[in-house]
Amino acid sequence: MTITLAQLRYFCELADAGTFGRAAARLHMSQPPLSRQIAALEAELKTELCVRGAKGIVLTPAGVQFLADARDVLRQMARARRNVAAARAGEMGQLSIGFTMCAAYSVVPALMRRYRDAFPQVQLKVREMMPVVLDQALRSG
Amino acid sequence: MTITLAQLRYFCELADAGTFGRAAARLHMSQPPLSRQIAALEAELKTELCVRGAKGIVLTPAGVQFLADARDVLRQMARARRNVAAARAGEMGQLSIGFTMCAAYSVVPALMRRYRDAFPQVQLKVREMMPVVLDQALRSG
DNA sequence: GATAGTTACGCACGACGTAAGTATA
DNA sequence: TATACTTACGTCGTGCGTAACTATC
Repeated sequence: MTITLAQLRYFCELADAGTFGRAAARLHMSQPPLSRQIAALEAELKTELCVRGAKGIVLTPAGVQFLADARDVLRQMARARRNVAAARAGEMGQLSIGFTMCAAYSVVPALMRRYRDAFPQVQLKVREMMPVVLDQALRSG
Repeated sequence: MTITLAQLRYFCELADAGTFGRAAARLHMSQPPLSRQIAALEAELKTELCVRGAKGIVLTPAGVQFLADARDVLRQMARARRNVAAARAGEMGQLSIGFTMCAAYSVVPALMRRYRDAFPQVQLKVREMMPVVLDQALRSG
């Protein structure tokens, strides 16, 4: 009914390996499930992706096209995971914030409370400065 | 254990809807499975993607980042499906091929056989021509 | 007859829905 | 107390593996 990321991985591995048997071995599974998943993928796409022969498989033009796209999807997925890991790292550690007197009693406390609620791992360092000094401090970290 | 495309769809819909209840309704499912799948996604990423409150959810920075990436993945997946449909269309219909005498008995028959084996839906039209005429015929279709 | 792929069958994990529980404004 | 989300539990679908079958060189 719907394509899965596993099916994309299976297809890419199959294209690399050249035969169902080798691909299944690389994927640490047996041939029958792999065969079924590729068949399901082709059924979902209503398109043959490879031609089965006695000496292995050959990709159809549609298969070649889909191989490139499937790799893109998997690459993008990997990128998403890396980005999340990076974002998680960014939410930890120390966040230094400077502000000026005119904002001290109006917006700062509310912002701090909301931020601490959302990201308790972050250590907030808050300091009041003169505008010119603040600008310089921000540039230097 | 592994992220699924369904989880990406769920998360995108949740970010759009703002609450689990509305997102579940849009996805034609009940809240509990949606809640579990989002929890599973966060567990897999080892990162909180949104903060649950009494009035709905708010994305964390990591959640905002992942939302953009998840949408990219789903877009790329849709593109892959369209490309396959286009490739399938390209494999049907008629393929006209011209060739010159010197190739007639060597490579052409083998190529034809292999092509017909792979793509039986394509109707092959093969014709022998003089080089100059062939060039002109190719340009005109 | 050996190699490659598919179909048959049984099991187990995972997803969903209903119902009950928990928390916050 | 009302709204929003989570946990509990039972059912059903789907994926996997082993074994048997089919086809091609």
